[in-house]
Amino acid sequence: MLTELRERNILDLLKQKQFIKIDEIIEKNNSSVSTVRRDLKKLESEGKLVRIHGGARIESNLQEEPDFQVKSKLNLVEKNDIGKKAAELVQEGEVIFLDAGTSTATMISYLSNIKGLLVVTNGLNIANLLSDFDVNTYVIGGLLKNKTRALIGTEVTDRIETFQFDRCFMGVNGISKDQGFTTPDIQEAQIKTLVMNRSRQAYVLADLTKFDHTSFVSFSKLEDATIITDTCPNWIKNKTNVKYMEVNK
Amino acid sequence: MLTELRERNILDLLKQKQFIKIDEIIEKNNSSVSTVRRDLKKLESEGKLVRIHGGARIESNLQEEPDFQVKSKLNLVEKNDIGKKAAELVQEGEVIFLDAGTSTATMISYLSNIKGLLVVTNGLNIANLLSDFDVNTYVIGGLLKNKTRALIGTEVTDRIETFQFDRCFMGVNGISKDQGFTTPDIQEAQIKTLVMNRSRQAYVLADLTKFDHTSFVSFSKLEDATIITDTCPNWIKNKTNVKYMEVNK
DNA sequence: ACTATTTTGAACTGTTTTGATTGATTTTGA
DNA sequence: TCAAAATCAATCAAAACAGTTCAAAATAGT
Repeated sequence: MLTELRERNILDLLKQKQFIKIDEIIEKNNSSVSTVRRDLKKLESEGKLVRIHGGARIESNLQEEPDFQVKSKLNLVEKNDIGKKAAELVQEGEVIFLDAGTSTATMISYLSNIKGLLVVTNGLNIANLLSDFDVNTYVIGGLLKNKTRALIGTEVTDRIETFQFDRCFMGVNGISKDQGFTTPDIQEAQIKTLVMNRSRQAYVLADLTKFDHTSFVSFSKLEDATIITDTCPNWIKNKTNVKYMEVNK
Repeated sequence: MLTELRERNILDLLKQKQFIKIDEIIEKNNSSVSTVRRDLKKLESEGKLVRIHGGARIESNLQEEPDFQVKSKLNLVEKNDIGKKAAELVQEGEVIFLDAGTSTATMISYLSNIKGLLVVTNGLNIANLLSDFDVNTYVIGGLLKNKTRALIGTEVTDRIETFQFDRCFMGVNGISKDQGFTTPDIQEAQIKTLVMNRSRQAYVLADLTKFDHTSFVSFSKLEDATIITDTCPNWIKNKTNVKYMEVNK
């Protein structure tokens, strides 16, 4: 087999797996141990990976600057039980919507091995992260709102009308008894409402700080989505018509 | 068998496979090793492929595409005379298109104080940078191509059909006498062509390394765009029907 | 039909790549 | 802590591959 093809295979495996064993490479490339070692040595000298006893791992991204994307990547993708729980609800072959924002970003690292998944989003940060994790992504086009990196406008809403989602996952700024789910921006609220109407199942991701708090615009009633949270206050639990999932830490 | 037919076969195989072994070519063309080697040598000298031990590889190795974040904000926005020159062409109130890619990114920092400007793009990295510099941005929605962070697909092309741009600025991988402007990806090439057809003025940003070099797909003739470059080779200058702007360093 | 030119394939030689073997080093588990 | 197991680095001969040369074959021109 060609040297460069082998190297490419190794790097491909690493992208998916982060760690890789010699035996796996041998099997994938049908080459001998010696050859694999040579390949790894070469790739290491090129800085493409780091050799460890028994295999290799990806070169940890040290060159990342604290700019928008990188910062978000580090913070957003960190282990998060709410995101994990939410991602576990997603089935193979589904079409789901991920809301622009930071909450839904915590799901992304858990989505990368779901087969046939298509994620639709209007968030530029979300789209970038999905791309980092090699998830099939459809970005809804529109005007870019600079503060939140969300795409908005009539093109976005028109386009959403043509979709039907299996599930949608929403961020939220406030959850209150009176106003339901609330968010600061009118246009983004409209989009959230629209998406929820066009989804079989709607979920709202929220940590404790969001409860008993009202933001500016209401986008949905409490009954219309399942709340996924770490610590659910009692007044929610007592409402029989509100669905919730509590992640045990 | 005819020489040109053999070369055609080799390039066809490469289109599908990215890598190719000598033996495969021998079988496909029923020619001897010597002939295959000669063919490969010729094709390599024409920049159509890269010879590697045991076979060949397509010239534009996308897989080497540095991990996207590596070419981070700092690199993209760095002072660049080509980008500055290009940005100076843009007038207030215009609607322009910026191609996905790194070349056009060098314009962005110079665009932020142009009043009433709307920038349309299908590149996620471009969109993020525009947002960083508070430029009004419209993102064309579509499927996200993970390698280049470009949005592609029929939704993109359909949407572009509804636009009319004052100017468009394109990146390029190769500029050659025969093939004109070329790029590695078919779908992105289609988008480039389409955008150029819908623009009053089209510009191609290119540094010296792009000249006398052919990538995979041709997206435009040399006459249909103004080349903005730092050092323009003589064969371009001598062609009376090709427009160019040379940035004096 | 004859010659000049180009193209082709085979033979040969030098180079690179490969996989097995060896002994050293590290990891593992009791 | 120690010994067995696994992994590693180094070496080397065999195999695969590349470059060169040259004569035969195909092609083009007169």
